[in-house]
Amino acid sequence: MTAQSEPGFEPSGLAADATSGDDLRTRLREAGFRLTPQRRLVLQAVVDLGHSTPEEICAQVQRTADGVNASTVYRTLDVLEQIGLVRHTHLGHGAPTYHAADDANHVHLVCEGCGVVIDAPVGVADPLVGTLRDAYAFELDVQHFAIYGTCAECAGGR
Amino acid sequence: MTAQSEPGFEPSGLAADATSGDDLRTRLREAGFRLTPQRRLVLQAVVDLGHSTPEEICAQVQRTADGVNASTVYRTLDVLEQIGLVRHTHLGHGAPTYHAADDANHVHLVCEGCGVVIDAPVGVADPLVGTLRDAYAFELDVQHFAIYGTCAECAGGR
DNA sequence: CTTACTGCAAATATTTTGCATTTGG
DNA sequence: CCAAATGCAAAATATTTGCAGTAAG
Repeated sequence: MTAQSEPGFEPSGLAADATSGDDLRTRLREAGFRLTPQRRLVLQAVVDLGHSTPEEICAQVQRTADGVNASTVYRTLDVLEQIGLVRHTHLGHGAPTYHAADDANHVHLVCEGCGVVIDAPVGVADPLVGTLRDAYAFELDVQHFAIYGTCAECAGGR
Repeated sequence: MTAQSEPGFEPSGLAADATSGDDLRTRLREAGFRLTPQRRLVLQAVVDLGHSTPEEICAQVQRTADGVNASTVYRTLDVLEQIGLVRHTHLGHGAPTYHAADDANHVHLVCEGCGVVIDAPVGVADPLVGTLRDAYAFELDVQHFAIYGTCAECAGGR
C-alpha cells in the first residue's frame, strides 16, 4: 500500500532545505505567514512520508512530537500548498494525497487492485502531453496527475 | 462545469436498451438482484446526466418521480456498478462521478481552472498505454482515467 | 410466501469553522 | 505589543448502517 520507489528521505538534499528552517521561513514570510513549530513538523511529515493523506500526516506528527491538532494540520497543508512547498493529488478512494513539491518529478501509477502507488518519471506522459496540447489545446498538469490501472502483481495470476 | 461533448441521450441506442427494462432486468437477475422502480430510475438518471455525482443523481431522481432515498441511491449505484452497467471515476474535488458503462469510450480531461470536463476518445491515451505496459507492466485502465490540466479557455489570457 | 429492497433515522467519517488563548516577530 | 496561528469543540458534509415495514418473483 506504499510506494515502491521509496523517496523517504530527501533524494538530493532538496527536501532537506525545505525543512531546515531557512527556506521554509523565507517562503512563509514572503507570503505574510509566520514560521511555527507546527508548520515545520507538518512539512517534515509530508517530506518523510512521501505520499500521505491528511490522516496519516496527523498520525505521523502526533508521533514525532507534542502533537499538532487535526485542524491545524489541514490549515497548514493549505498554507504549505499556497506557498508551493507541497502539492496534493487525488489518488481515487477517499482522501487527497500530499507530497513535497520537490518530490513531484513523477507521475503516480495507482493500482486499482492492491492500491500500490508506483512512481514513474514524468517523461512517460510526454506523448500524451503533446497529443492533448495539439488536439484539445489542453495543457496537461503532469504533477497533479494520477493514473489508474493494474500493476503487474495484480494482473499476473498472483 | 458540465461536459462539452454532450452525450446526454444514448449515442446509438445502447443506453436506451439498458434502461428499457429488459436488459436491466436480465442483468440484475443473473446476479441475484431484483428489478425495482428505484433501480430503473437511478440508471435512467445516470444515463441522462452523462457525468454526475451521487448528489446530482439524487436530485435528478427526486425531480423525475416520487423520490428515491439517498441511501438507496448509493446502494443502487453500487449494484449497478457490480453488474457492469455503471462506472465511476474520481474527477478530483470531492465526490466520485458516475456514468453509464456504455458511455465509457472516452477519457475525462478535467480543467483545474474552471472544472469543465472534456471527453476525448480513448485513443489519445494509446501511446501512454503502450509505454506503461512495456516499462512497468502496468495495465492502464483508460476507463477509470481522469486527466488533470488546464483547458484552452483558462490557459489563454481569458 | 420468502427474501431482497426501501425508507428512515442514527451512526461514521472527514473536513471546516468560531472563538478564546497563545505566540511569533 | 499586535496580528496571526493554535487548540478545542461544535458545525457542516458526505456516506454507511441497522432495522422494521414493503414488495418482487
